[in-house]
Amino acid sequence: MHNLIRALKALSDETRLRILNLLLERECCVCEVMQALNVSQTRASRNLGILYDAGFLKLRKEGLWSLYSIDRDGMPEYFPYLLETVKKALKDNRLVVQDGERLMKAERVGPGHVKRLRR
Amino acid sequence: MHNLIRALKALSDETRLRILNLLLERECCVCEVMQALNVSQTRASRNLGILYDAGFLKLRKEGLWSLYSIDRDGMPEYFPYLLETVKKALKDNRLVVQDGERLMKAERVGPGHVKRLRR
DNA sequence: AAACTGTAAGCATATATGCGCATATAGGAT
DNA sequence: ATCCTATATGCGCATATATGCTTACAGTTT
Repeated sequence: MHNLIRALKALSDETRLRILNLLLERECCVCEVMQALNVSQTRASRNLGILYDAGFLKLRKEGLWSLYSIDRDGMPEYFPYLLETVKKALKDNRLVVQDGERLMKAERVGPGHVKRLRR
Repeated sequence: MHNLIRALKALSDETRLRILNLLLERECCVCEVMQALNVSQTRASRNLGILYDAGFLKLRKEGLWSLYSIDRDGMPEYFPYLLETVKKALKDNRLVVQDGERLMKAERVGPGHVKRLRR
């Protein structure tokens, strides 16, 4: 019961739903998520962590990068149903579509570089 | 998006998951819910209201009673998937099973009567 | 070694949530 | 009309949540 509640809570947030929709496309590092959603590094990292703790994601380290992706194998039996529902419900959502477009342009560089680009 | 989030938030609570499992069995009035879950009248009413606002329930008045039930027809297309997932995930949950047993013994009487029974 | 870079975590703060108490409301019974 | 009874709601409190700022940490590069 508590695991289910934690999972549902993790899904009950706009930022995290948007992140999840990115990861349903492909594995992402924190810096790609922050660029795609156009949010702060703290916010991207924190919410990825929450989805991870809830059991939706797995983490792979590659050099400096933390690469998050959907943990298809490790997640409880009923999680895929939740993901499928979220995916269907947000298929045509404006924000989610925009995020996808920005993800395509995102580079695998973090806050330092982003800051520099903005000057 | 916001409707989905409200629905997921509504499901992210133990009390409300327990209520939902009752209503998946049958229509209930507030006083039956409070007896089945053994919670206060305020708590039962409030949480029924939250599930109602989220779009899961419909309400039928009969005399003094407010009879809540799953709104199969009125709910968005993807809600049944959520309900099915919740149902499966909690099928064997201890609390949920107990609630079901207490529901069978519950009478359609409210806080006044319950107080009297406890003396 | 020192400087740099991507990520995580501590702290502070604003907002949201869950609940009990008390009260309001509205239908029913006398 | 008056008194019950079932439900809903305003208020206050304690706790939880989300986020930004800053700093810590762990690799990378030079």
